[in-house]
Amino acid sequence: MLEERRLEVLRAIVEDFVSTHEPVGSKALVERHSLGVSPATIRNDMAALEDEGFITQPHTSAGRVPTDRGYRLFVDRLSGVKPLSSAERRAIESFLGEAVDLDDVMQRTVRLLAQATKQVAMVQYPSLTRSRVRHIELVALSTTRLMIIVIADTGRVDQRTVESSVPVDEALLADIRSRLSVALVDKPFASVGDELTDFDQAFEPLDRPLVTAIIAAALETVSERADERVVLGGTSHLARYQDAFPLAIQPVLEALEEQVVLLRLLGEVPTESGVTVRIGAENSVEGLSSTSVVTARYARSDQSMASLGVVGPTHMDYAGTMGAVQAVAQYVSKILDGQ
Amino acid sequence: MLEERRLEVLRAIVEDFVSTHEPVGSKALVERHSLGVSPATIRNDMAALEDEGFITQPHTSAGRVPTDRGYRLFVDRLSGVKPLSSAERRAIESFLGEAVDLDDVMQRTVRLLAQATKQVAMVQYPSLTRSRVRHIELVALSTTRLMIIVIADTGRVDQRTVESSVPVDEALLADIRSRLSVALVDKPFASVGDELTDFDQAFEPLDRPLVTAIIAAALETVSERADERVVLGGTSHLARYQDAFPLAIQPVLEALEEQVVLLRLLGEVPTESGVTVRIGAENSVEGLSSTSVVTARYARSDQSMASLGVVGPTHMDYAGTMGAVQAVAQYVSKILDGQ
DNA sequence: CTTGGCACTCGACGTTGACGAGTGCCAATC
DNA sequence: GATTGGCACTCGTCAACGTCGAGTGCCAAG
Repeated sequence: MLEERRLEVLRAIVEDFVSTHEPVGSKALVERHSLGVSPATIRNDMAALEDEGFITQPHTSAGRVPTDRGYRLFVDRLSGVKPLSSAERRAIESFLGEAVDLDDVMQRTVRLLAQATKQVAMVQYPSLTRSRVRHIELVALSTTRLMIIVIADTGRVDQRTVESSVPVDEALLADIRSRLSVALVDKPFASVGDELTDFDQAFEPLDRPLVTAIIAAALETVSERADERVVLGGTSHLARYQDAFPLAIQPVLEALEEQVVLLRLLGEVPTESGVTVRIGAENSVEGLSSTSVVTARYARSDQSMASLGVVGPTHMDYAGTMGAVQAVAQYVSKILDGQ
Repeated sequence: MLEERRLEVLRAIVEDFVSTHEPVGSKALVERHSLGVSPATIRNDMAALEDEGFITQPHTSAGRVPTDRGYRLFVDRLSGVKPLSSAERRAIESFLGEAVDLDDVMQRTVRLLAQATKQVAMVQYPSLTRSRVRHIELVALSTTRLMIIVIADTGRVDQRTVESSVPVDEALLADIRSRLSVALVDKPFASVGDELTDFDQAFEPLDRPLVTAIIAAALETVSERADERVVLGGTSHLARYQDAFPLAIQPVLEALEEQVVLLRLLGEVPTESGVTVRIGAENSVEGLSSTSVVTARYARSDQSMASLGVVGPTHMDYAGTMGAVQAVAQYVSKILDGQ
């Protein structure tokens, strides 16, 4: 009974604080929730919760505010994941369904996520590590400039330009092209390096510098990890908090401009499935210590591929946000499967 | 003498206000600039400038602040374009020189511009309207999914997936591919539509649905205007102004999230060469009425291609910003030529 | 364990008054 | 006619002050 009501009090505090953004006092609490006890009792519970580090007072004689630890408990034990309404689900599905290519899927996803959560959204490109080479193309842009294009079975296309010091003959190009195709098509990206060892030995010594350059470019395209790209959206939602709380938006915006940081945020997700929440200082990125990050993995079929998520203030609507992130992740997986 | 000194006063006001962000009074003005007259004289000039609408007082008995019109005059007649130092120029050149492909050039440019101006930067992708088809490729991703890839002579690559209702035979694919190549290679993008009229007549009626779908996809890739893509960077610089002036950042961030808006900002640039400045309400975008936009066109060789620029508060360092924008535009042009 | 009462704390808010930066106007001066 | 010093006036900023009220902790009684 004791322990239980205390948790109930914590839940009430978190909920009220999330909706009002103001410290919540004992009296207001009993008025807005039917707790069946008096403010004084609540005060005792609050004192206990404060001792345990779940809530804190901004200053003496103010209401209480949840701490990171408080939110953590709330997320772990008190809050569910609020499923989206079927109307929302339908909207997501149809919006994502209209995407014409991978870039478009990513774009739409990030917009969707930002709009659904009213927060900053980020979406990582799907990983290529398990991709295979579907097609390889070599094109002359001018006599001394080539372009190599690698198409993955996931539909991703990657290109590199190669400069040649001498004019390139079309016959030679055709030769390289066909040999490259034979060597690489249907091979997994990871093995491209091995497949190309000694590749240049088949050519005239005179042509080898060019071949070597092409090989280098090919290796670059396959080793350029696609999943190191992250798209971001909805940053304007940050501005809504400018007058609120210790959240200065400058460092947050700065952090979010760094791809590396975004990758860390998305990468720290444990392999387990479901939605992950990192609260305040739990996410190791400097400048984001007063924000929470909600992420989920999405995948084509069963292979785990990449993550998406949102960044918002620690006092966010966790249930709703988690629901939206989860739903979007599911639909993206579905769309990618379908394509 | 009269008119001349008044302009000098306006210049001084703009310069002081830009550096301090505080209304500037007559006394402070004579102290900080060697104008050779007394504060009282300045006050008379100020009154005149105010009558003409170049400056205004936030409230009685405060200093003066330039109006949009004041900035306009300043930019048109009083401010030069501050060239970058040679160290800066070298830094730009080497940073841009490292770019590996078009996407990379755009990325680097936007970063550079944001960093050099300490403002929000935007860079439009080069226009494709004058591009020609360099190569066209058709690849089977699975038995019922194809991908069509169009490579422009500018180095841009565009792809689309095509679904087929029936399994596609490799021989048919090869046939379509070679006919497409014959029909399109070296043709300008603009004429692709014409070239493909009746293209499907060469095929068996049974195969026509597929061919039609492919044609549609091809048309999409060439008509998807590449220059409708804009990359954005440096948004965190906006936050520096959060405590300053009537510039609420939320609407600005919102406006900048809309590609359409960015395109309008960049598109309104007159065809004349050089740097363009639009001040405050001069740029027709709602939400940006307290910002100025500095843009320049960049081009491969002589053909005018696209624009880049920055968005900042009206009280920005125009000379420096214009210098940076101009320099970056020049170097991007150069890099694109070289590539 | 719960509850009502009570004294206490402390931030929010409005008032007040001193201060000073800045102005406009005017008469005197060059 | 332009410039200048003087002067009264305006008005925002800031600090000090007092009031108000929300909220607390503690305690004794139920």
